[in-house]
Amino acid sequence: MSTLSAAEQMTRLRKGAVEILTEAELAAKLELARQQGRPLRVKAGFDPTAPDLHLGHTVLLRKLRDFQDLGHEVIFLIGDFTGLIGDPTGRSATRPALTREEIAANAETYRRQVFKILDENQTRVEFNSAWLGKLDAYEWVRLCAKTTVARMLERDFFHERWVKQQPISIHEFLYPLTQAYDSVALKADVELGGADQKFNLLMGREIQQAYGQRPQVVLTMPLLEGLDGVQKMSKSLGNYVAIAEPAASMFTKLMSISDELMWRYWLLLTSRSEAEIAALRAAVERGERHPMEVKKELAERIAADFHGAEAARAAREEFERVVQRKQAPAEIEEITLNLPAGSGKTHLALAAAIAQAKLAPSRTEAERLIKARAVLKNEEIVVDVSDQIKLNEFVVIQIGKSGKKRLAKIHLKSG
RNA sequence: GGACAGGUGGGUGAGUGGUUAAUACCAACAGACUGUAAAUCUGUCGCCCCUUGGGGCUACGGAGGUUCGAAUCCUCCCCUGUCCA
Repeated sequence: MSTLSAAEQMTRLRKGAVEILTEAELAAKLELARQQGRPLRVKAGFDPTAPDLHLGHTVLLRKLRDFQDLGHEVIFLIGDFTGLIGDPTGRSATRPALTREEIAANAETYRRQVFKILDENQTRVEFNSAWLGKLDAYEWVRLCAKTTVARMLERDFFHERWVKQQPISIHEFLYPLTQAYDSVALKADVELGGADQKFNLLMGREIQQAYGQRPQVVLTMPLLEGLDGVQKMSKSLGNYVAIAEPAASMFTKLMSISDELMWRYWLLLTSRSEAEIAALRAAVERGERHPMEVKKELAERIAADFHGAEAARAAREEFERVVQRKQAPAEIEEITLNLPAGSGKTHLALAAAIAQAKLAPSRTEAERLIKARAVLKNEEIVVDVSDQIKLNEFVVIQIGKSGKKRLAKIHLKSG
Protein backbone atom coordinates (compact mmCIF):
# COMPACT_ATOMS: atom_id res chain seq x y z
CA MET A 1 0.00 0.00 0.00
CA SER A 2 1.06 3.49 -0.74
CA THR A 3 1.99 5.64 2.17
CA LEU A 4 0.74 8.70 0.33
CA SER A 5 -2.17 10.52 1.87
CA ALA A 6 -5.56 10.40 0.21
CA ALA A 7 -5.09 13.96 -0.97
CA GLU A 8 -1.72 13.17 -2.55
CA GLN A 9 -3.17 10.13 -4.27
CA MET A 10 -6.02 12.23 -5.58
CA THR A 11 -3.64 14.59 -7.36
CA ARG A 12 -2.16 11.77 -9.32
CA LEU A 13 -5.48 10.09 -10.03
CA ARG A 14 -7.08 13.29 -11.24
CA LYS A 15 -4.51 13.91 -13.96
CA GLY A 16 -6.15 13.70 -17.34
CA ALA A 17 -9.47 12.44 -15.97
CA VAL A 18 -12.68 13.85 -17.37
CA GLU A 19 -14.82 13.22 -14.33
CA ILE A 20 -14.65 11.53 -10.98
CA LEU A 21 -18.06 10.74 -9.55
CA THR A 22 -17.68 11.69 -6.92
CA GLU A 23 -14.33 13.06 -5.84
CA ALA A 24 -15.46 13.17 -2.24
CA GLU A 25 -16.39 9.50 -2.30
CA LEU A 26 -13.08 8.55 -3.86
CA ALA A 27 -11.17 10.53 -1.26
CA ALA A 28 -13.16 8.82 1.48
CA LYS A 29 -12.52 5.37 0.00
CA LEU A 30 -8.82 6.08 -0.33
CA GLU A 31 -8.66 7.23 3.25
CA LEU A 32 -10.54 4.19 4.49
CA ALA A 33 -8.32 1.88 2.45
CA ARG A 34 -5.26 3.47 3.94
CA GLN A 35 -6.51 3.12 7.47
CA GLN A 36 -7.54 -0.49 7.00
CA GLY A 37 -4.54 -1.44 4.88
CA ARG A 38 -6.89 -2.84 2.26
CA PRO A 39 -6.34 -1.89 -1.38
CA LEU A 40 -9.26 -0.64 -3.44
CA ARG A 41 -10.67 -2.93 -6.08
CA VAL A 42 -10.41 -0.99 -9.31
CA LYS A 43 -12.23 -2.43 -12.25
CA ALA A 44 -12.07 -1.68 -15.94
CA GLY A 45 -13.82 -3.68 -18.59
CA PHE A 46 -12.53 -4.36 -22.06
CA ASP A 47 -14.51 -5.50 -25.00
CA PRO A 48 -12.71 -8.26 -26.76
CA THR A 49 -13.74 -6.82 -30.10
CA ALA A 50 -10.49 -5.08 -30.97
CA PRO A 51 -7.71 -7.60 -31.30
CA ASP A 52 -5.08 -4.89 -31.57
CA LEU A 53 -4.69 -2.37 -28.83
CA HIS A 54 -3.74 1.12 -29.82
CA LEU A 55 -2.60 4.21 -27.96
CA GLY A 56 -6.21 5.19 -27.33
CA HIS A 57 -6.60 2.15 -25.11
CA THR A 58 -3.48 2.99 -23.19
CA VAL A 59 -4.99 6.18 -21.79
CA LEU A 60 -7.15 4.02 -19.59
CA LEU A 61 -4.42 1.47 -18.98
CA ARG A 62 -2.09 4.20 -17.81
CA LYS A 63 -4.66 5.39 -15.32
CA LEU A 64 -5.04 1.83 -14.06
CA ARG A 65 -1.30 1.77 -13.69
CA ASP A 66 -1.54 4.90 -11.56
CA PHE A 67 -3.82 3.00 -9.22
CA GLN A 68 -1.40 0.09 -9.16
CA ASP A 69 1.51 2.36 -8.37
CA LEU A 70 -0.50 3.59 -5.43
CA GLY A 71 -0.91 0.00 -4.26
CA HIS A 72 -4.44 -0.73 -5.35
CA GLU A 73 -5.77 -3.87 -6.94
CA VAL A 74 -6.65 -3.69 -10.62
CA ILE A 75 -9.16 -6.04 -12.13
CA PHE A 76 -8.72 -6.27 -15.84
CA LEU A 77 -12.09 -7.51 -16.92
CA ILE A 78 -12.42 -9.07 -20.31
CA GLY A 79 -16.01 -8.82 -21.40
CA ASP A 80 -16.17 -12.14 -23.13
CA PHE A 81 -19.83 -12.46 -22.25
CA THR A 82 -20.78 -8.91 -23.11
CA GLY A 83 -18.81 -9.38 -26.31
CA LEU A 84 -21.56 -11.74 -27.32
CA ILE A 85 -23.95 -8.84 -26.99
CA GLY A 86 -21.83 -6.27 -28.74
CA ASP A 87 -21.40 -2.87 -27.19
CA PRO A 88 -23.60 -0.39 -29.00
CA THR A 89 -21.55 2.58 -27.77
CA GLY A 90 -20.76 5.10 -30.45
CA ARG A 91 -22.57 3.14 -33.07
CA SER A 92 -25.60 4.30 -34.86
CA ALA A 93 -26.24 0.74 -35.86
CA THR A 94 -26.23 -2.54 -34.03
CA ARG A 95 -22.85 -4.11 -33.80
CA PRO A 96 -22.58 -7.71 -34.92
CA ALA A 97 -22.10 -10.14 -32.09
CA LEU A 98 -18.86 -12.08 -31.98
CA THR A 99 -18.55 -15.82 -31.92
CA ARG A 100 -17.06 -17.52 -28.89
CA GLU A 101 -13.97 -18.48 -30.85
CA GLU A 102 -13.29 -14.90 -31.96
CA ILE A 103 -13.72 -13.66 -28.43
CA ALA A 104 -11.32 -16.20 -27.02
CA ALA A 105 -8.67 -15.33 -29.58
CA ASN A 106 -9.08 -11.61 -29.07
CA ALA A 107 -8.97 -11.91 -25.30
CA GLU A 108 -5.67 -13.71 -25.54
CA THR A 109 -4.28 -10.94 -27.74
CA TYR A 110 -5.33 -8.44 -25.10
CA ARG A 111 -3.52 -10.28 -22.37
CA ARG A 112 -0.32 -10.30 -24.38
CA GLN A 113 -0.41 -6.55 -24.94
CA VAL A 114 -1.70 -4.92 -21.76
CA PHE A 115 1.25 -5.80 -19.60
CA LYS A 116 3.41 -3.36 -21.49
CA ILE A 117 1.56 -0.82 -19.37
CA LEU A 118 0.13 -2.71 -16.43
CA ASP A 119 2.09 -4.48 -13.76
CA GLU A 120 1.24 -8.12 -14.28
CA ASN A 121 1.84 -8.98 -10.63
CA GLN A 122 -0.77 -6.50 -9.47
CA THR A 123 -3.37 -7.34 -12.07
CA ARG A 124 -6.24 -9.73 -11.69
CA VAL A 125 -7.60 -10.83 -15.06
CA GLU A 126 -11.24 -11.88 -15.05
CA PHE A 127 -13.72 -12.96 -17.67
CA ASN A 128 -17.28 -11.92 -17.04
CA SER A 129 -18.68 -15.10 -18.53
CA ALA A 130 -17.56 -16.65 -15.23
CA TRP A 131 -20.59 -15.20 -13.49
CA LEU A 132 -22.84 -13.93 -16.27
CA GLY A 133 -22.82 -17.32 -17.94
CA LYS A 134 -24.17 -18.85 -14.76
CA LEU A 135 -27.13 -16.53 -14.30
CA ASP A 136 -30.36 -18.40 -14.84
CA ALA A 137 -33.42 -16.92 -16.48
CA TYR A 138 -34.94 -16.12 -13.11
CA GLU A 139 -31.96 -14.01 -12.10
CA TRP A 140 -31.83 -12.30 -15.46
CA VAL A 141 -35.38 -11.16 -15.03
CA ARG A 142 -34.62 -9.92 -11.54
CA LEU A 143 -31.67 -7.98 -12.89
CA CYS A 144 -33.74 -6.45 -15.67
CA ALA A 145 -36.37 -5.43 -13.16
CA LYS A 146 -33.88 -3.13 -11.47
CA THR A 147 -34.03 -0.46 -14.13
CA THR A 148 -36.50 0.97 -16.59
CA VAL A 149 -36.85 1.53 -20.31
CA ALA A 150 -37.15 5.27 -19.75
CA ARG A 151 -33.84 5.18 -17.91
CA MET A 152 -32.25 3.37 -20.84
CA LEU A 153 -33.61 5.86 -23.32
CA GLU A 154 -31.91 8.65 -21.41
CA ARG A 155 -28.66 7.41 -22.80
CA ASP A 156 -27.73 9.77 -25.62
CA PHE A 157 -27.09 7.26 -28.35
CA PHE A 158 -30.21 5.24 -27.57
CA HIS A 159 -32.17 8.44 -27.50
CA GLU A 160 -30.67 9.57 -30.77
CA ARG A 161 -31.50 6.35 -32.50
CA TRP A 162 -34.98 6.39 -31.01
CA VAL A 163 -35.58 9.88 -32.36
CA LYS A 164 -34.09 9.07 -35.74
CA GLN A 165 -36.27 6.00 -36.01
CA GLN A 166 -33.31 3.71 -36.16
CA PRO A 167 -33.34 0.16 -34.84
CA ILE A 168 -32.55 -0.61 -31.23
CA SER A 169 -32.46 -4.26 -30.32
CA ILE A 170 -33.66 -5.33 -26.91
CA HIS A 171 -30.41 -7.11 -26.18
CA GLU A 172 -28.56 -3.82 -26.45
CA PHE A 173 -30.25 -2.77 -23.24
CA LEU A 174 -28.61 -5.76 -21.65
CA TYR A 175 -25.17 -4.34 -22.23
CA PRO A 176 -25.19 -1.61 -19.58
CA LEU A 177 -27.09 -3.93 -17.31
CA THR A 178 -24.57 -6.72 -17.49
CA GLN A 179 -21.65 -4.35 -17.19
CA ALA A 180 -23.29 -3.01 -14.06
CA TYR A 181 -23.76 -6.53 -12.75
CA ASP A 182 -20.04 -7.13 -13.21
CA SER A 183 -19.46 -4.45 -10.60
CA VAL A 184 -21.82 -6.27 -8.28
CA ALA A 185 -20.09 -9.58 -8.85
CA LEU A 186 -16.66 -8.05 -8.28
CA LYS A 187 -17.75 -5.71 -5.47
CA ALA A 188 -15.88 -2.97 -7.29
CA ASP A 189 -14.81 0.11 -5.36
CA VAL A 190 -13.91 2.08 -8.46
CA GLU A 191 -14.63 1.60 -12.12
CA LEU A 192 -12.69 3.28 -14.89
CA GLY A 193 -13.92 3.81 -18.38
CA GLY A 194 -13.86 6.09 -21.38
CA ALA A 195 -15.95 9.22 -21.22
CA ASP A 196 -18.45 7.54 -23.55
CA GLN A 197 -18.94 4.87 -20.91
CA LYS A 198 -20.35 7.23 -18.33
CA PHE A 199 -23.87 5.91 -18.60
CA ASN A 200 -22.76 2.30 -18.23
CA LEU A 201 -20.54 3.17 -15.30
CA LEU A 202 -23.29 5.06 -13.52
CA MET A 203 -25.61 2.15 -14.12
CA GLY A 204 -23.09 0.16 -12.13
CA ARG A 205 -23.61 2.47 -9.18
CA GLU A 206 -27.38 2.07 -9.35
CA ILE A 207 -27.35 -1.66 -9.70
CA GLN A 208 -24.80 -2.09 -6.93
CA GLN A 209 -27.09 -0.14 -4.63
CA ALA A 210 -30.03 -2.22 -5.75
CA TYR A 211 -28.06 -5.28 -4.65
CA GLY A 212 -27.26 -3.67 -1.32
CA GLN A 213 -23.66 -2.71 -2.08
CA ARG A 214 -21.83 0.56 -1.66
CA PRO A 215 -21.76 2.23 -5.05
CA GLN A 216 -18.48 2.33 -6.93
CA VAL A 217 -16.72 5.54 -7.71
CA VAL A 218 -16.75 6.29 -11.41
CA LEU A 219 -13.68 7.71 -13.09
CA THR A 220 -13.85 8.54 -16.76
CA MET A 221 -10.94 9.21 -19.05
CA PRO A 222 -11.11 11.16 -22.31
CA LEU A 223 -11.27 9.39 -25.60
CA LEU A 224 -7.95 10.04 -27.23
CA GLU A 225 -8.15 11.90 -30.50
CA GLY A 226 -6.62 9.98 -33.36
CA LEU A 227 -3.77 11.16 -35.55
CA ASP A 228 -6.20 13.42 -37.40
CA GLY A 229 -6.81 15.31 -34.19
CA VAL A 230 -10.55 15.29 -34.69
CA GLN A 231 -12.10 11.87 -34.42
CA LYS A 232 -11.35 9.45 -31.65
CA MET A 233 -8.53 7.07 -32.27
CA SER A 234 -9.85 3.87 -33.74
CA LYS A 235 -8.70 1.12 -35.94
CA SER A 236 -11.59 1.41 -38.32
CA LEU A 237 -10.85 5.08 -38.95
CA GLY A 238 -7.21 4.29 -39.60
CA ASN A 239 -6.03 7.16 -37.41
CA TYR A 240 -4.31 5.02 -34.84
CA VAL A 241 -0.96 3.90 -33.57
CA ALA A 242 -1.03 0.26 -32.54
CA ILE A 243 0.83 -0.93 -29.48
CA ALA A 244 2.25 -3.81 -31.44
CA GLU A 245 3.59 -1.86 -34.36
CA PRO A 246 7.30 -1.26 -34.89
CA ALA A 247 9.01 1.65 -33.19
CA ALA A 248 9.92 3.36 -36.46
CA SER A 249 6.34 3.35 -37.66
CA MET A 250 5.13 4.59 -34.28
CA PHE A 251 7.60 7.42 -34.33
CA THR A 252 6.73 8.53 -37.85
CA LYS A 253 3.01 8.45 -37.18
CA LEU A 254 3.39 10.43 -33.98
CA MET A 255 5.43 13.07 -35.78
CA SER A 256 2.53 13.63 -38.14
CA ILE A 257 0.15 14.90 -35.47
CA SER A 258 -0.62 18.59 -35.24
CA ASP A 259 1.23 20.75 -32.77
CA GLU A 260 -1.98 21.35 -30.86
CA LEU A 261 -2.76 17.66 -30.56
CA MET A 262 0.71 17.05 -29.25
CA TRP A 263 -0.24 18.53 -25.90
CA ARG A 264 -3.12 16.09 -25.51
CA TYR A 265 -0.72 13.26 -26.15
CA TRP A 266 1.73 14.63 -23.63
CA LEU A 267 -1.04 14.76 -21.07
CA LEU A 268 -2.61 11.42 -21.72
CA LEU A 269 0.23 9.27 -22.97
CA THR A 270 3.17 10.22 -20.81
CA SER A 271 3.87 10.23 -17.10
CA ARG A 272 4.89 13.88 -17.08
CA SER A 273 2.90 15.87 -14.56
CA GLU A 274 0.48 18.54 -15.64
CA ALA A 275 2.81 21.22 -14.27
CA GLU A 276 5.75 19.94 -16.29
CA ILE A 277 3.70 19.82 -19.46
CA ALA A 278 2.40 23.34 -18.90
CA ALA A 279 5.99 24.55 -18.53
CA LEU A 280 7.00 22.81 -21.71
CA ARG A 281 4.11 24.36 -23.57
CA ALA A 282 4.96 27.79 -22.29
CA ALA A 283 8.53 27.34 -23.48
CA VAL A 284 7.30 26.50 -26.97
CA GLU A 285 4.98 29.47 -26.99
CA ARG A 286 7.78 31.78 -25.98
CA GLY A 287 9.84 30.35 -28.82
CA GLU A 288 12.42 28.81 -26.53
CA ARG A 289 11.70 25.32 -27.71
CA HIS A 290 10.93 24.26 -31.27
CA PRO A 291 7.66 22.35 -31.52
CA MET A 292 9.28 19.80 -33.77
CA GLU A 293 11.90 19.01 -31.15
CA VAL A 294 9.29 18.70 -28.44
CA LYS A 295 7.28 16.42 -30.66
CA LYS A 296 10.30 14.26 -31.29
CA GLU A 297 10.78 13.91 -27.57
CA LEU A 298 7.15 12.88 -27.21
CA ALA A 299 7.38 10.34 -30.00
CA GLU A 300 10.56 8.91 -28.58
CA ARG A 301 9.09 8.57 -25.10
CA ILE A 302 6.02 6.79 -26.34
CA ALA A 303 8.00 4.48 -28.59
CA ALA A 304 10.25 3.72 -25.63
CA ASP A 305 7.26 2.61 -23.54
CA PHE A 306 6.67 -0.24 -25.91
CA HIS A 307 10.06 -0.98 -27.42
CA GLY A 308 12.62 0.29 -24.94
CA ALA A 309 14.83 3.36 -25.01
CA GLU A 310 17.31 1.95 -27.49
CA ALA A 311 14.77 1.04 -30.14
CA ALA A 312 13.06 4.39 -29.68
CA ARG A 313 16.33 6.19 -30.21
CA ALA A 314 16.94 4.17 -33.37
CA ALA A 315 13.45 5.01 -34.58
CA ARG A 316 14.19 8.67 -34.12
CA GLU A 317 17.40 8.41 -36.08
CA GLU A 318 15.67 6.49 -38.82
CA PHE A 319 13.04 9.21 -39.02
CA GLU A 320 15.64 11.96 -39.19
CA ARG A 321 17.52 10.17 -41.91
CA VAL A 322 14.66 8.92 -44.06
CA VAL A 323 11.97 11.52 -43.62
CA GLN A 324 13.86 14.69 -42.88
CA ARG A 325 16.99 14.15 -44.91
CA LYS A 326 15.17 11.99 -47.46
CA GLN A 327 17.82 9.34 -47.49
CA ALA A 328 17.23 5.68 -48.11
CA PRO A 329 15.98 3.68 -45.14
CA ALA A 330 18.22 1.13 -43.51
CA GLU A 331 16.19 -1.75 -44.78
CA ILE A 332 14.05 -2.13 -47.84
CA GLU A 333 11.59 -4.92 -48.14
CA GLU A 334 12.34 -7.15 -51.07
CA ILE A 335 9.49 -8.64 -52.99
CA THR A 336 9.87 -11.27 -55.65
CA LEU A 337 7.24 -11.53 -58.33
CA ASN A 338 6.91 -14.42 -60.69
CA LEU A 339 5.85 -14.32 -64.29
CA PRO A 340 3.75 -17.32 -65.17
CA ALA A 341 6.02 -20.08 -66.47
CA GLY A 342 5.79 -20.76 -70.15
CA SER A 343 3.91 -17.57 -70.86
CA GLY A 344 6.79 -16.35 -72.96
CA LYS A 345 6.48 -12.95 -71.39
CA THR A 346 9.62 -11.02 -70.71
CA HIS A 347 8.22 -8.09 -68.83
CA LEU A 348 5.42 -6.99 -66.57
CA ALA A 349 3.55 -3.71 -66.52
CA LEU A 350 4.81 -1.58 -63.66
CA ALA A 351 1.28 -0.88 -62.51
CA ALA A 352 0.56 -4.59 -62.39
CA ALA A 353 3.76 -5.19 -60.46
CA ILE A 354 2.84 -2.54 -57.91
CA ALA A 355 -0.55 -4.13 -57.41
CA GLN A 356 0.90 -7.64 -57.17
CA ALA A 357 3.47 -6.46 -54.66
CA LYS A 358 0.57 -5.07 -52.63
CA LEU A 359 2.03 -1.57 -52.72
CA ALA A 360 -1.37 -0.50 -54.05
CA PRO A 361 -4.74 -2.21 -53.60
CA SER A 362 -5.40 -2.70 -57.29
CA ARG A 363 -3.85 -2.18 -60.67
CA THR A 364 -6.29 0.58 -61.43
CA GLU A 365 -5.20 2.34 -58.27
CA ALA A 366 -1.55 1.82 -59.18
CA GLU A 367 -2.14 3.48 -62.54
CA ARG A 368 -3.83 6.38 -60.83
CA LEU A 369 -0.81 6.80 -58.59
CA ILE A 370 1.48 6.83 -61.59
CA LYS A 371 -0.67 9.45 -63.26
CA ALA A 372 -0.55 11.50 -60.06
CA ARG A 373 3.27 11.38 -60.33
CA ALA A 374 3.44 9.67 -56.98
CA VAL A 375 5.48 6.67 -58.04
CA LEU A 376 9.24 6.63 -58.07
CA LYS A 377 11.21 3.90 -59.81
CA ASN A 378 14.87 3.83 -58.82
CA GLU A 379 14.38 7.31 -57.37
CA GLU A 380 12.94 8.81 -60.53
CA ILE A 381 9.35 9.84 -61.07
CA VAL A 382 7.55 7.48 -63.40
CA VAL A 383 5.77 9.44 -66.13
CA ASP A 384 4.67 6.62 -68.39
CA VAL A 385 1.57 4.74 -67.27
CA SER A 386 2.58 1.78 -69.36
CA ASP A 387 6.08 1.55 -67.92
CA GLN A 388 7.30 -2.00 -67.51
CA ILE A 389 9.68 -4.14 -65.52
CA LYS A 390 11.84 -6.60 -67.39
CA LEU A 391 12.52 -10.17 -66.41
CA ASN A 392 15.28 -10.54 -63.80
CA GLU A 393 15.25 -6.82 -63.20
CA PHE A 394 15.53 -5.30 -59.74
CA VAL A 395 13.75 -2.01 -59.22
CA VAL A 396 13.22 0.08 -56.13
CA ILE A 397 9.68 1.37 -56.07
CA GLN A 398 8.60 4.19 -53.82
CA ILE A 399 5.07 5.45 -53.51
CA GLY A 400 4.06 8.59 -51.73
CA LYS A 401 5.96 11.07 -49.68
CA SER A 402 8.76 9.99 -47.48
CA GLY A 403 6.69 10.33 -44.32
CA LYS A 404 4.16 7.68 -45.12
CA LYS A 405 5.69 6.14 -48.15
CA ARG A 406 5.49 2.60 -49.22
CA LEU A 407 8.83 1.33 -50.37
CA ALA A 408 9.95 -1.99 -51.77
CA LYS A 409 12.51 -3.56 -53.96
CA ILE A 410 10.84 -5.65 -56.58
CA HIS A 411 12.52 -8.54 -58.33
CA LEU A 412 10.80 -10.04 -61.34
CA LYS A 413 11.49 -13.68 -61.93
CA SER A 414 10.14 -16.34 -64.18
CA GLY A 415 8.10 -18.83 -62.23
C1' G B 1 -52.71 -8.83 -37.22
C1' G B 2 -53.83 -3.89 -40.09
C1' A B 3 -52.16 0.94 -42.43
C1' C B 4 -47.99 3.67 -44.04
C1' A B 5 -42.69 4.92 -44.96
C1' G B 6 -37.94 3.29 -46.26
C1' G B 7 -33.42 -0.06 -47.76
C1' U B 8 -28.16 3.50 -53.25
C1' G B 9 -20.88 3.20 -53.76
C1' G B 10 -16.32 3.53 -46.82
C1' G B 11 -20.18 7.30 -44.49
C1' U B 12 -24.21 11.03 -45.15
C1' G B 13 -27.36 11.50 -49.09
C1' A B 14 -29.28 12.86 -54.61
C1' G B 15 -31.30 10.34 -58.51
C1' U B 16 -38.24 7.79 -60.39
C1' G B 17 -37.03 4.15 -67.75
C1' G B 18 -31.71 5.80 -71.66
C1' U B 19 -26.16 11.67 -72.29
C1' U B 20 -25.63 7.32 -64.81
C1' A B 21 -19.81 3.80 -62.71
C1' A B 22 -24.28 6.69 -60.85
C1' U B 23 -25.05 14.57 -58.39
C1' A B 24 -23.20 16.67 -53.83
C1' C B 25 -20.70 16.59 -49.18
C1' C B 26 -17.38 13.88 -45.82
C1' A B 27 -13.64 10.38 -45.36
C1' A B 28 -9.58 8.27 -48.09
C1' C B 29 -5.30 8.53 -51.58
C1' A B 30 -1.71 11.57 -54.33
C1' G B 31 0.77 16.42 -55.73
C1' A B 32 2.26 21.52 -54.19
C1' C B 33 3.50 24.13 -49.72
C1' U B 34 6.00 23.17 -44.67
C1' G B 35 9.38 22.25 -39.34
C1' U B 36 7.86 16.00 -40.11
C1' A B 37 3.20 18.39 -39.54
C1' A B 38 -1.56 20.94 -39.27
C1' A B 39 -4.21 24.38 -42.32
C1' U B 40 -4.71 25.70 -47.49
C1' C B 41 -4.78 24.83 -52.78
C1' U B 42 -4.92 21.07 -56.88
C1' G B 43 -5.88 16.25 -58.76
C1' U B 44 -7.78 11.30 -58.07
C1' C B 45 -11.33 8.27 -55.88
C1' G B 46 -15.54 0.15 -58.62
C1' C B 47 -12.56 -3.89 -60.91
C1' C B 48 -9.93 -5.97 -65.04
C1' C B 49 -7.60 -5.77 -70.08
C1' C B 50 -4.93 -3.37 -74.07
C1' U B 51 -3.02 1.29 -73.56
C1' U B 52 -1.52 8.57 -73.31
C1' G B 53 -7.30 6.68 -76.17
C1' G B 54 -10.39 2.99 -75.78
C1' G B 55 -12.60 -1.97 -74.48
C1' G B 56 -14.89 -5.38 -71.11
C1' C B 57 -17.07 -6.84 -66.44
C1' U B 58 -19.59 -5.99 -61.84
C1' A B 59 -22.74 -2.54 -58.80
C1' C B 60 -28.03 0.76 -56.27
C1' G B 61 -31.49 -5.18 -49.84
C1' G B 62 -32.51 -10.50 -52.43
C1' A B 63 -34.87 -13.44 -56.40
C1' G B 64 -37.70 -13.28 -60.70
C1' G B 65 -40.41 -10.37 -64.60
C1' U B 66 -41.77 -6.22 -68.24
C1' U B 67 -38.65 -3.48 -71.92
C1' C B 68 -34.35 -2.47 -77.43
C1' G B 69 -32.81 -0.47 -72.53
C1' A B 70 -34.14 -0.53 -65.13
C1' A B 71 -31.14 2.00 -59.30
C1' U B 72 -35.64 3.85 -61.60
C1' C B 73 -41.91 -0.04 -63.64
C1' C B 74 -44.31 -5.06 -61.88
C1' U B 75 -44.38 -9.66 -58.58
C1' C B 76 -42.65 -12.32 -54.47
C1' C B 77 -39.20 -12.49 -50.43
C1' C B 78 -35.82 -10.38 -46.56
C1' C B 79 -34.68 -6.25 -43.34
C1' U B 80 -35.83 -1.42 -40.66
C1' G B 81 -38.96 2.41 -38.74
C1' U B 82 -43.81 4.98 -37.62
C1' C B 83 -48.99 4.72 -36.34
C1' C B 84 -53.20 1.48 -34.93
C1' A B 85 -54.34 -3.20 -32.19
